[in-house]
Amino acid sequence: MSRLVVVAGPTGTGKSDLAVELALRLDGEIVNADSMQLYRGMDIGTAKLALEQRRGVPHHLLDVLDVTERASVAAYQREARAVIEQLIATGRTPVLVGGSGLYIQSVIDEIAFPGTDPRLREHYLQRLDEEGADALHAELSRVDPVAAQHILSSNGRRVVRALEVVALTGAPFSATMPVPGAARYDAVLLTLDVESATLDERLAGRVHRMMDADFVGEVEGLLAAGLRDGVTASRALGYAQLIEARDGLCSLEDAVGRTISTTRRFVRRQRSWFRRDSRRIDLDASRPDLVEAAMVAVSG
RNA sequence: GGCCAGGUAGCUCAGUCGGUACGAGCGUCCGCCUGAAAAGUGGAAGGUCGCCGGUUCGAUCCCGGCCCUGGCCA
Repeated sequence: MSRLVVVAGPTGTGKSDLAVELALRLDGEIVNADSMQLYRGMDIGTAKLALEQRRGVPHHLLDVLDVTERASVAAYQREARAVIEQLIATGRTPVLVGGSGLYIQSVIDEIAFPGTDPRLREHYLQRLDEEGADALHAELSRVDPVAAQHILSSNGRRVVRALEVVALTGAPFSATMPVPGAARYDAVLLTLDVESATLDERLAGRVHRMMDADFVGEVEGLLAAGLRDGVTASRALGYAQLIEARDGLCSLEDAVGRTISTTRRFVRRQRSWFRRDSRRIDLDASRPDLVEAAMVAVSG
């Protein structure tokens, strides 16, 4: 019976390469857990592995969305679990790899996402715009005091979702994440990381290399394909900044600089997300025997 | 060499009509996170206010000198 192998950690630590290597050794296949690599055409900016780098290992949930489509954890959870269960059923080892913490958690933990209703959502989003987050939060306090207590009044997005869920289901919204318990699929959670200063430096270099690889051209092409209408995709790191530069809101140089600093910020957030998960097995990505260490952890 | 502007938090800059710096943005650090999660959000730490001396009960703010930076003139 094969178990799920998860390769997580901040961006730029070499998760994708390690995952391919593990898949080769474990007779496995890759399941993407990166919210932005879901998008077709977002290759350079998301540092997606090129075909030859995948070394013949099948990759699932990669290039499955159009940039105009909206990504969602709930849909991801459904699809990822379906693929994983299918792989396990056929005796293959699923290797879940990516830096989107919530996506990974949605797969290995018991999180049930209540439904959504576009019209309700639109209604509250509009009110958020007109009345402000505080007003909506006050309303949430009346309908669901517990949720209101957990959600800060300044966090408009979460207030809107809570109100949507309450209106839709008539039940209170759980405003806290479930505590990680036993992982589904007997998952092993490997968390890669690299010493901060080194990773920061490496990421800056990576952004410059993306520019050399015609990242601007990629964005141009995606804009023609409707990137601007993509609520999720247009907010991706690097893409958002290059769009601003293109719109003349800042210089290209400025956009690159801000992409680098925002990426750094993102890495910090990723760390704080994975840090609290006590099931994780930390691996220093710079150790020479990384693959062997990972294999030991997986079979342990 | 002369004139002008400026030297305040790691960075860019506010501010104090002399009374223990209301500082801000960015950065840093630590958190939160249930259908946009590469998104969204909260908090904390950080300053001998260029240096030396003077005036004053008291100076980052006034006076003198010096150093540094930028600009203009020669």
